[in-house]
Amino acid sequence: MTSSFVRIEALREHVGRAASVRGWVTHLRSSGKVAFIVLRDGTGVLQSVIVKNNVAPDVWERFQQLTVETSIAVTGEVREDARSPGGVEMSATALEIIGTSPTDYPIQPKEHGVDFLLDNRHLWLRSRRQRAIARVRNEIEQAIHDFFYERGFLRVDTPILTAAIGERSGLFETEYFDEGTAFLAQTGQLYGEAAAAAFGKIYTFGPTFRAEKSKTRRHLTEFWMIEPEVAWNDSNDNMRLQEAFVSYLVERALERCAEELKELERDRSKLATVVPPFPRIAYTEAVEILHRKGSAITWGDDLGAEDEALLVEDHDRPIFIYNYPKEAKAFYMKENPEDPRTVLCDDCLAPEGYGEIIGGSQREDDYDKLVERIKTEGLPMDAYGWYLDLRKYGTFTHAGFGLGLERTVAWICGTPHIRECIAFPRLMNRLWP
RNA sequence: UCCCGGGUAGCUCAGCCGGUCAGAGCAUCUGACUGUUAAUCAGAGGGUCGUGGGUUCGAGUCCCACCCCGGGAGCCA
Repeated sequence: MTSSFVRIEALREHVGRAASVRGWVTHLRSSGKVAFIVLRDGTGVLQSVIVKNNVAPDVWERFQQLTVETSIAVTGEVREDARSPGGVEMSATALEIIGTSPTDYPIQPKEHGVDFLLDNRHLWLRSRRQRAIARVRNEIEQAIHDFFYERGFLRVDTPILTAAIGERSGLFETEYFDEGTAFLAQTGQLYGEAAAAAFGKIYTFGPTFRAEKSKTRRHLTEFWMIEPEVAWNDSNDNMRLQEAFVSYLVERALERCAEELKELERDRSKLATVVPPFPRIAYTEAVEILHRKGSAITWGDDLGAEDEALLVEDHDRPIFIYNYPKEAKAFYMKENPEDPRTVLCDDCLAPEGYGEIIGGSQREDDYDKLVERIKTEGLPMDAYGWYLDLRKYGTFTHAGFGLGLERTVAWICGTPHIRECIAFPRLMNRLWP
């Protein structure tokens, strides 16, 4: 390993001089006596040119042996050249083959089926499009940490192995020594609430697991979630934090991932309108709107996917639907004092059909009401002893939310399916690679 | 779990009312080409038509069962 190799992203600094680059061959073109190698190194793409009469015979000989995805090192003079993808080109004088690649490399620069691509996910990641998505995801993750750090939040890492606690839908189980069954966490929220009482403003960021048998473009069995929890925030504060947060992420992507979004052919004008405030529609009002639009929903039903689409279609930015009926929502949400049929919660729905990216609520801080909810939901009271302690020892108004990372990345990137937005997606019927 | 759609070459697909229907493009291989951009041009190889039954003189094609994949519903982020 020497330091004399240059990353493709830094090649512009070497124009007019010789440089060496290592990477993988993505395209080969040859015109008899002039040959082109397009090389990828993860930081960029470089075209290097080999002119038969200008190089030693062994260099030309080695070019003949190249196949797509061969790993190579090339050396030559770096020139600016508008004809080259990336604007910089190399006139190769030396070529070294590091690792050969058989001719059956499965990914081609053409359309492939989803099943095939996912079977080859470990290779699919090498494509330009997947790199662009991965870089947007990376930028959004960084922006998440910056947003909360700038605002004085403490990051708390919550357990992945848990006893039965949390949401209602499918749980993954595993044996846990003599303690019986452990469950993979579906949320860090309850731990986040404990941390909020200790540290004030906190957030968690980690993988969560749902054994839901969902086969849609919006679901993964393993996905990453950001869950802030803020002491003394009420539901309105909560929504203000959400719109500030979502806008921050979108702005950051527009600012720092222009090239990636271009590669993804994302219509950036549809992201530029994502600024606070986001429209807020109370559940009860939403039902009225839906009736006008011809929906058959009755008050008390949870909103279906079609209903959500009808509500989102009139807006150019995410919207909040807030204060749902109690029966449709989780036990920990605070009863609405102005309408006890409902709870103080909100869903944030992304535009363009990307659906729910956030679920949030003010938490029930009344000990007796929380006990009552646990009973009526038929949940095991003993499992919630420590959670009830948070109301027993100095209860406090608090609120938080969970933002699904992959759904957010999918929306910002404009990808048709969430599965492209995580390096190795876990789906109901897919554990490999 | 339910409702749709699909499974034909390595990949993406076409294949009409059952009868030259084993096809195309890409990829691969061979050859040509001194500026290509998913290069182009010429040629070649490549198939148990998801599996198992059935109908028929004859089945990628019609029927039944099963398997697998995709999308959606429900549930959720």
